[in-house]
Amino acid sequence: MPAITLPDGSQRSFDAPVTGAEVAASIGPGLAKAALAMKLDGKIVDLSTVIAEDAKIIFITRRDEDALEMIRHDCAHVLAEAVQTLFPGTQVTIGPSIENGFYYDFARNEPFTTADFAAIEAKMREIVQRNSPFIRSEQDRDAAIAFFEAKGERFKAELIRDLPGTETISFYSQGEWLDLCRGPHMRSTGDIGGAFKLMKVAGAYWRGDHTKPMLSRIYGTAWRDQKELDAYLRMLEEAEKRDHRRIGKEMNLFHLQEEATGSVFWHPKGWKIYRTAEAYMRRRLEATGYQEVKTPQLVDRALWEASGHWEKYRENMFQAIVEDEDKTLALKPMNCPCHVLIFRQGLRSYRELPMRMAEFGACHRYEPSGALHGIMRVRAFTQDDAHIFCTEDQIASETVQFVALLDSIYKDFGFESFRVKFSDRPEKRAGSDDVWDRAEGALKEACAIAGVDYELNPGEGAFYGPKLEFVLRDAIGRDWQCGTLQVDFVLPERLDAEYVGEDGARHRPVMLHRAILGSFERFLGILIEQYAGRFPLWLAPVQIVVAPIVSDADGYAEEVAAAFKAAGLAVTTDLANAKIQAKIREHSMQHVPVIAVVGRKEAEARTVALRRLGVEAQETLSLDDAVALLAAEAMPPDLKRLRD
RNA sequence: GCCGCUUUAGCUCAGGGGUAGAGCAACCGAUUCGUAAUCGGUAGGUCGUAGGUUCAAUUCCCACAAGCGGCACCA
Repeated sequence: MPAITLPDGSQRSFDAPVTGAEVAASIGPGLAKAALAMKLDGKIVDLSTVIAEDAKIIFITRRDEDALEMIRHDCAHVLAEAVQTLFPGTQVTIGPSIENGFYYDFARNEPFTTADFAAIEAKMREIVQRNSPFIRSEQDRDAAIAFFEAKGERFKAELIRDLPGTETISFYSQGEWLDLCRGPHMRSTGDIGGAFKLMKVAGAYWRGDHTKPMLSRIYGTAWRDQKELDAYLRMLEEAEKRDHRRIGKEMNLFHLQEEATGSVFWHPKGWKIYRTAEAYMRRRLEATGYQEVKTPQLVDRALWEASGHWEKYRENMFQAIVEDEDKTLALKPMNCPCHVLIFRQGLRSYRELPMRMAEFGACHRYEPSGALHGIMRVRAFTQDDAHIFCTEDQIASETVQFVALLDSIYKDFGFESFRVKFSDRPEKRAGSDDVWDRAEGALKEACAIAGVDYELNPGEGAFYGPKLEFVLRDAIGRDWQCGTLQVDFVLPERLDAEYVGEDGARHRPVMLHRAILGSFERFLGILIEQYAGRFPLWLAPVQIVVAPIVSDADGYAEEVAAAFKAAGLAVTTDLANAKIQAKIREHSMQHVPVIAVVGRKEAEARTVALRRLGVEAQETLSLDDAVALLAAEAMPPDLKRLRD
């Protein structure tokens, strides 16, 4: 006889097994109406689930966050029914809820287009209106397979065939329509409400496998009410305005063009930001005991063969053939083998370890055309790369130091938080299991010491070793790996790096591959989006515009600009024959952090009126004070710390 | 690479089988003005590239390229 404990601690006993719906009804009609599903001992289940034993339950209503996932999953089912009703012959596959919405993958010769959305969405609303209860049923495995095969649903049949034998095969129906589904679902299609919208179509491989057929995927978004949906759509619009490709064009930072697909043409202002970031990184690395090097772009394939890259990544490498020479050179896709070559010059001593070798290394990779994305994913990029040659014992302390450096640098660039993923051994890999055990163990231990919380990313390590990935998110909600730390026992072996130990014998060093920004291109892309183009003063490509109100003040404006320039500030003048309002608007839209306005009064008094981006209030200072103030403010964060 | 969509002036976009249009920007002129658009004028395009259909293609068809959205990939 089940005794049911509610969230407030109260208990209710029943003489016989009851459904969640019955429990809710026994508590009150309000709850009976509001409850969509329940958490039974922590697991979300249908309200129709029969409770036979003592349990803790929490009812889920529209107000709960958990309701979102159910609304989205239910929406996917409704989408599938709508599509099969409107487009007979379309096969269903899978349709999960995802962040912000849901999708459903369909198999159909003719892929869907957004032109189909109006009809599909209308049909979906009809199904929601119909308010059909979701009814769960279970079936015998073979019967289920036969059922779907008879309907011509070969993808569903395949899914069932691949389910573990122990798994119950459950179905959910809504009206006449039925789908294989683990559940749970809400009570009926009406519980979905109206706050959903179809968003986009896309191709997607069956089971995420590029050797399998391409399905037609429809994405939708769904929320608890119209207000949430509207807020989400507004957020997407705002995100679009921050897109680095758009801001890059608006602020004239860079461009991309067909003649050099996947390579960035940096314009003066974009390059200024790049150089500021690079100079900052160089100071941080030098202060942390790194030595900077520079290695060749073109390297003989023999080196890539020795390192193992030729075998695994040849199709992704740009090759340079010179007619007169019987040699194949490749543009380096990474810097590590070259760094090993520097390490191998001369006999190394254990006293030199850890050796931290840094390079702003320009690399080229022939990325698949579909992977290119603005300046975030390109074919030519520069890594803030470094390799730390160390002993196995030093992995932990080097990792701890690295994480501290990365954390400090991300904060200086305005990123307060980031995600860390731990990627362990992939299926295709070099090195023995024993070596992998040690490498993964050392990295895990280092994370524990450094206090790094990570999520496990199984099987996603590099072929030569496990890695930590430091992930930042762009304006559109896409995650990008920026920083990385990879433990490598393999490459030193392959390229025969060694040092003389305390014992006088030769030993293999361990290599830690590490980057903080990852690639400058990607990082600057994310930085543009992070600030929506409104860079802090130290990073802004144009820090100050001096704008005279009348042409009588032009001479003084030039003088003011010269004074700022002498203090190392990036300043321009705007002597255009335009009203001050127009100048303010123009430079505000260009996200210039400070506009120094000078009119007759200022010229007379030798002052400037400073107007900060987006702030109407102005402060009038003497020219000398203004220069001192802004010069101090524009100091990069690391130098500021040194000064203070 | 795969599926779909897109490509027209520097930018944002409209148009459409009879060789193109707007706004902003640019240039010229007037205006000298106190904190997010002063007014007027001028100029600007092989309609992504290459084929095909047609009396005629920027428009229709095919191929390719690049971009966009996903998927796959990401040393």
